[in-house]
Amino acid sequence: MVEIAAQAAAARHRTPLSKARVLETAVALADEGGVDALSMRKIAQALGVVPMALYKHVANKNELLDGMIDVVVGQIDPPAVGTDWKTAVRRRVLSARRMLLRHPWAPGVIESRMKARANPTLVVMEYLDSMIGIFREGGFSIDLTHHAMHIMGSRLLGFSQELFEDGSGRDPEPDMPPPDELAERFPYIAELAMAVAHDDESVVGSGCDDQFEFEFALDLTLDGLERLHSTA
Amino acid sequence: MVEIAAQAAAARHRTPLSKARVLETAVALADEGGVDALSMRKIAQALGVVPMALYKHVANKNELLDGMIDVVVGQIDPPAVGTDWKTAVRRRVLSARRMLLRHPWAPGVIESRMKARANPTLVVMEYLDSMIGIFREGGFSIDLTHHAMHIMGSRLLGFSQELFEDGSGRDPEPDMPPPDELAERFPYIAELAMAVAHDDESVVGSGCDDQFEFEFALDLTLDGLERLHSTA
DNA sequence: ACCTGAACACCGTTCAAGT
DNA sequence: ACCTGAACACCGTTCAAGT
Repeated sequence: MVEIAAQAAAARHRTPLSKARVLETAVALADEGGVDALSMRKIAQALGVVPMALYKHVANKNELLDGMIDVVVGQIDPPAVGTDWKTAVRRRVLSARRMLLRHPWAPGVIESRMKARANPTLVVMEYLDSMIGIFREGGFSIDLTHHAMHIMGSRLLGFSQELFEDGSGRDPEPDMPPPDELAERFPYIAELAMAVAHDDESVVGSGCDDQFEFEFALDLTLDGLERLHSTA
Repeated sequence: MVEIAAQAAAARHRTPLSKARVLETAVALADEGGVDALSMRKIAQALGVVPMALYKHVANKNELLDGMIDVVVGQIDPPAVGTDWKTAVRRRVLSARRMLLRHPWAPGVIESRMKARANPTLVVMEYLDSMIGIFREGGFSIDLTHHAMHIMGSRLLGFSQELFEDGSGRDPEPDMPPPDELAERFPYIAELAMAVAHDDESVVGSGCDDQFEFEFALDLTLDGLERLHSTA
C-alpha cells in the first residue's frame, strides 16, 4: 500500500526530489509570479510534495533564496578570453543584464540576502572575482580597479548597495570556507581587500570610504555628460 | 467609563491618530528594524492602538508603503537655484544619498511599489520632474536629458530599474489626477514623455529603447574608465 | 454611525506522533 | 531512523457583533 503510493509519486515525478530540483522550481515560480508570491508551501505544491519534504534539501527559506541566487548568477557567461578589458567587461555586463531581464526578482533578493549574510554567496564571489580579474589583467592598478568596481555599481548585479558591507561581529556562514581558502579561491578579491585595508589608515571597519567612492563615480558620470553636452 | 478610557488613551498619546503620525511611526520602525519586520500589528502596537484603527487612515499596507515613500522622498533637498546644472545635480544627488543612508529600506520599497503601480507616486514624480528640469534649464537637449536621466540611474533613488515601466492596461491609481493635470504639474516629465513617444516610430508601448539606454550609459562609463586608465 | 474583537486565509517552522 | 500531519506563532484583512 505504502509502496504503491510511493511508486505512484515516483511515476508522477520521474526524478526524485533533490536540492537542484527544488531550486529550479523555486526560480521558475519566482519568474512567473514574483518573489513575494513565492512560498515554501507553493514550491512543495508545484513539486507534488508535502511542504516539510523541502526541509530535507534546504535548511530554511533563507538558504533556499541563497540557492536561487547561485542558480541565476551561474547563468552569467564566463569572461571572454583573448580580448581587451573593455570588450570583456562590456560583454559580461550585457550577459548579466540578460540574466536580470529573465529573473527580475534577482537584484532584490541578492541585495536583501547580502545585508543578512556576512559575505556574498560563493557563486557571487566567483562572479565578482573574475570581474575584478578582467580589470587587473587589463593592466588597471589596484586603486583604479577598486574605483572601477564601484563605478560599475548597479550594472554588475542590478542594484547599487555596497557588495561588501562590514560583516565583522556577525556569525560566519556555515558553508563558508576559512579565510585562507577564500583568498586562494578568489585571488583578485583578496588582493583588493588587502590593498584597501592597508591603504586606509584612519578608518577601521570595512576600510573603504563609501562616500568618496560614490562621489568619484558621480563625478565621472557628470564629467561624461558635460563632455557630451559641450560637443553636442 | 468609556470616556475615562478615551481620556486615558488621549493622555498617553497627546496627539490623536492621523495619517501623518501613522506614517512617521512606520518610517521610524522601518529605520530601526528593516521593512521585513514591519507589520500593521507592530505599528499599531507602537502607537498604543488596536491594529484595525490604522485602517481608518490608510486603506491597506500598500497605501501605507506609498505614504512612507512620500515621507522620505520629501526629505530630499529641493534643487539649488543660481548655480550651473552640474553643481545643482551634484548637490541634489548627494542629498538623495543622505536620505537613503538614513532610510536603507527605501530603494527596495520604491522599486517594488513602482512595479505594482501604474505610475510612481506624486511626490516621486515631483522629484523626477525637478531633476529633469535642472538638465533642461541647463541647456540640455531633450534627447541628451533623456540619456542623462538613464545614466544617473541608480544614483537618483538607489536602485536601477526603470522608473516608468509600461503601465498601459493597468488600473490607474485612485489618487492619480487626470493626464492633462499631470502634464501641467510636471511639465518636464510631460515634455520628455511626448518627445520619446514621438521620436520612436517603430515600437509602441513605453516608447523607450531600454537596451539602447543601458548600453549608452555603460559605454559612457567604460569610456570614462578608459580615459582614467590611459592618463594614469 | 462608529469602533473593534473574532475570524479567515495565509505564512515559515517546530515538534511529536506515526511508521 | 525516517517521514509528515498537526500545531504554533505570526501575517494582512474581512466582517459581523457590539456600542
